[in-house]
Amino acid sequence: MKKITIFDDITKDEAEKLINELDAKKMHFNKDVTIATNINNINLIGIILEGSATVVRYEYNGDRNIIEKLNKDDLFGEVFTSNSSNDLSIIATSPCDVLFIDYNMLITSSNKYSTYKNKLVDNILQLLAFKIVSMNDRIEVLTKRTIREKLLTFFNISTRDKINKTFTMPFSFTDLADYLAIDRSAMTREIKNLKEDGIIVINDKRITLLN
Amino acid sequence: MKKITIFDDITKDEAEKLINELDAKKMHFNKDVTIATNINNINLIGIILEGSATVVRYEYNGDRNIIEKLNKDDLFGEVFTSNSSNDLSIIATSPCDVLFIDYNMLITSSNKYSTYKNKLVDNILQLLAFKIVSMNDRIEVLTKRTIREKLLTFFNISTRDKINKTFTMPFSFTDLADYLAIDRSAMTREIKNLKEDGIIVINDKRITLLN
DNA sequence: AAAAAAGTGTTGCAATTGCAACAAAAATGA
DNA sequence: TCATTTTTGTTGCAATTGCAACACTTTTTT
Repeated sequence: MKKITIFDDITKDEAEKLINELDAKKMHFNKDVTIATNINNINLIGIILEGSATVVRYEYNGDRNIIEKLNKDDLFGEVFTSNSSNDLSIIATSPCDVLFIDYNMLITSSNKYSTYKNKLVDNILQLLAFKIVSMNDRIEVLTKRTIREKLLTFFNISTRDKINKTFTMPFSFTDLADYLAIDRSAMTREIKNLKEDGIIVINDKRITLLN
Repeated sequence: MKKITIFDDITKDEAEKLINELDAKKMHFNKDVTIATNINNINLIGIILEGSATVVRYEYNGDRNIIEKLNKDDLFGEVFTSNSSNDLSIIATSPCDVLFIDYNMLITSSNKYSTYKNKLVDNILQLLAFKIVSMNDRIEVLTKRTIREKLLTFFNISTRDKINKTFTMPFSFTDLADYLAIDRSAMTREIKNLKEDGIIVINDKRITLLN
């Protein structure tokens, strides 16, 4: 599987037409400039045409986590981020050319002229985008430095859309430890602490986040 | 962004036609059965039509890491995995219906009848697949339990295609620590150990893996 | 060219985490 | 239903990791 380019197999003319049709925007950023933060348009996909950038998250405690390095032909965007408490910034690490495309303009599913195969590809593209969202969640959990933070982040993500901040564990606690890549007994210990500190309540496999 | 289904906006008839045209295979798996391991066809995308599964990696030391939980409409496959020393298995956690599609059949770029917009969507789909590969690499590093293993995994991935097992650090050591989500001074200490143990050699920003 | 900022290497000490081992509870399956 | 396997909870102890502080080097800025 060789890496391709966004405009592979598309002529320069066609690319220009596409940029017009999709109302895409090409932008330039100098080194160390912030390309985007999570305040930006939620529907844009960014593509690094030239240069490089870094996606970073600043934690409340001052820790900085580098989420990913972006290079030529890498994609990024809010589309790939869940609407959690993320505080992500994308910062140019060299002079950058970035193309922003509205995600919705890309998907032709609604277009009655597209073939069913086109629709399938559109659908798979969307499913891939979803996969990336959940992988980002996973990375957010794994980049937490302590067991307590990993647990809390996992619980927060799991109750994200729940009004009563309750969710049912999708697997055993043993599995959870393997999922968080931590020792099970240490995890149990920390869960006990969280209960004693009145931060969570556990009934069987149902976990509720208090506060 | 609402989650869609693989055959959204596609009729049952069209779906059947598609499955034929793409030579896709629908398969059923019972609970606890291994759906796939990394020995399988490298070009297949799997889609969970019904049921659930878990992607796990067994480490040399016996540790087990749960890489991800797969549910209805989730995608998986070798396409999304780099050809490293991964030892991944996908195991059904409930009775599963899975659809396997050959990745190459999906991409119409080579088809002269497809519009340039179709091609763009194909290209973006491929770039997303690449993004998933690199996110998988990232998750592999982060799921390692010790600083030493995180470093070694990162070094291995970075020298994957290098004959002389040498690569140039793409950023500072301070950044590397933030990327691996570990303390910088502890990392420096471990890098010193790796040097003393004759496992790596560092010249400025060039790191060579010995053995 | 000088000053300021950022990165690197080091260390003692404290805190967290992992490991091992075991008992009890729950789930599985024959 | 009973036996076996898996999961859960617990704990002491050892090992690893994080923290804080500092000196020194390198890079960046003025």
